[in-house]
Amino acid sequence: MNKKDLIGHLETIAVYMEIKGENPFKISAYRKAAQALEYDERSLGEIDEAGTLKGIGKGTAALIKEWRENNGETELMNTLTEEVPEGLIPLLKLPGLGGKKVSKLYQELDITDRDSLEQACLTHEVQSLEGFGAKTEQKILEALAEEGKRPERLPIAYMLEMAQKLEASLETVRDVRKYARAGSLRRVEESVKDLDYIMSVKDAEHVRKQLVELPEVAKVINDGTSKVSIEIKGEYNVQVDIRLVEEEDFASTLHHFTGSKDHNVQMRQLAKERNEKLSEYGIEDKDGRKTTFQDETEFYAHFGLYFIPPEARLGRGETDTFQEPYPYIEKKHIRGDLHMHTTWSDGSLSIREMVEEVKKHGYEWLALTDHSKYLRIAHGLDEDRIRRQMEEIQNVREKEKNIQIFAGIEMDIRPDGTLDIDDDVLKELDVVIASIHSSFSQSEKEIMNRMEQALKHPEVNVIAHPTGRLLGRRDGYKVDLDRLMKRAGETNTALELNANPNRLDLSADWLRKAAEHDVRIAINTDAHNSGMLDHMDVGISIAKKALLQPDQVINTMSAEQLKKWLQHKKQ
DNA sequence: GCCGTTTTCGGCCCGACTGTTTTCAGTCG
Repeated sequence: MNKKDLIGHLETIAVYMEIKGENPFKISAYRKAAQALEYDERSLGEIDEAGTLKGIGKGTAALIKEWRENNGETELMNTLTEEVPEGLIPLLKLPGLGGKKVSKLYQELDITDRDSLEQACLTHEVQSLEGFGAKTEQKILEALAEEGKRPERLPIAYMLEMAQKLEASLETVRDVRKYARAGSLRRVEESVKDLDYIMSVKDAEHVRKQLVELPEVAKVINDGTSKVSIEIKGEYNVQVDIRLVEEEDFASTLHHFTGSKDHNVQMRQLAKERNEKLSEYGIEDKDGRKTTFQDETEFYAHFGLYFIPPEARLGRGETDTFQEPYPYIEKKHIRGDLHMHTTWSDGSLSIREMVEEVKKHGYEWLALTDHSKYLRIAHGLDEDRIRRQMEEIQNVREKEKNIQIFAGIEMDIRPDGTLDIDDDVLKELDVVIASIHSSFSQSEKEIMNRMEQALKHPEVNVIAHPTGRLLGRRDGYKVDLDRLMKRAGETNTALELNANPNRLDLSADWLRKAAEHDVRIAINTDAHNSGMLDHMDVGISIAKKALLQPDQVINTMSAEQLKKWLQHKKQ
């Protein structure tokens, strides 16, 4: 019985109520209550009175009390499940079907699940219903056939790749003034449903024609005057929504379609308080006079706010935070990259080549951190090869006066909790990153024992990819992150934000917590080739989402400061 | 169902698109 179960309970109530045709505001009240619980950092045990949370009133507070006392059951939910067949719930996910339509299908045609829906479509009973038609029926059949073929949302790593490919094509479209990413891609969410773009055009008609004829288009979904939706080909096909706007509306539209939805709701409330109406086209005062903006900075300034980075537009209080200038971390603060691999283990560039690539990023320093010997598959380094690598690093150092090179290792924490490299060698290295690459299925106790051995070791500076997750593929090992953060704070060990978009480990939510524990964060690309060094941008985005400040991130230190910090634990 | 320094009642974000209609409801983001 945890908070997640309760949140699920409230959300399920909302879903059932949609089919029952309840007042939409009542339905959204249950969703808001679920959200209030989700955004509260405390566990359920720590929340005494749920009714004190904004968005939870008397009614829901009583329901939560009942839920707690009744082992996760409530009278309301029991009634709802009696009244609404369970098989209707998944039908809400089919595109084009909402509560009203599903309810009608149930009441008029006795449809209770996907099979009876399919039957009714095949016998054309559906198209005879009021408000339905032949097209609706056909679309339902198509949706049923497509169902389950692709996950609803895809991992950001996949979507970034799709976006980059598409953008190469968008560059060739004529009569476009400029375009920008919007939506969850621009907010750099961990998973993304579809790709959104805002495009300022000289000739909308001409641009539309070119867009629907791009070579990667699999299907045109809709083709309106201000919005073109296409599906592009890939391992999974992806929907792309492109809004075509006039130059003067670009900033407002970009803001609107960057979202998040919750952020927009908060912004519209601010507008309303000022007797203005906010929409994608900008701001209208009560006399219908429209204000437009050069850019989003101007847009926010209109509301007395400082620019809120897209990643942090979550509807979680940022419209309060940014009433004052907030010193969030940015690319310009980053002075080095602390985690990368060369041909000495499983990287694809030599030391010299890697250093050349890193220099292109304008950093002051870098750390080379190949794998250690336990990771045989990656040709990890033993003590002897570490010493030889240090010699080569020294040779490169002597020729490289413009960038400081730290010698490091990404050392395995073995399954029994012992560390993979002898202490006397660790002492000679500048940077030691410790990480888990094996026995992922161990119990939390065993995993935490391994973490503990690394944390308390005086030579270990950073714990890499603390949860071991791979987005969309693997959950990671059972780590008690609260405990890990507490101990990282006590031992002055940094935790990694692995910037690889397949990992994003730690997540933004845990980074916020780490900051509360006063834990230092290392934004690491874990680069195995030159292109992966660019993942620093993704890492910075996640750090922005967590509203990390420069002094919480060790990449912002100068080489001298970092040297000092690396020594600090040993004293 | 929630909320309130104009309010304890009457609002609750806003607009586009589709498919159904023949002026609009439902869905979606």
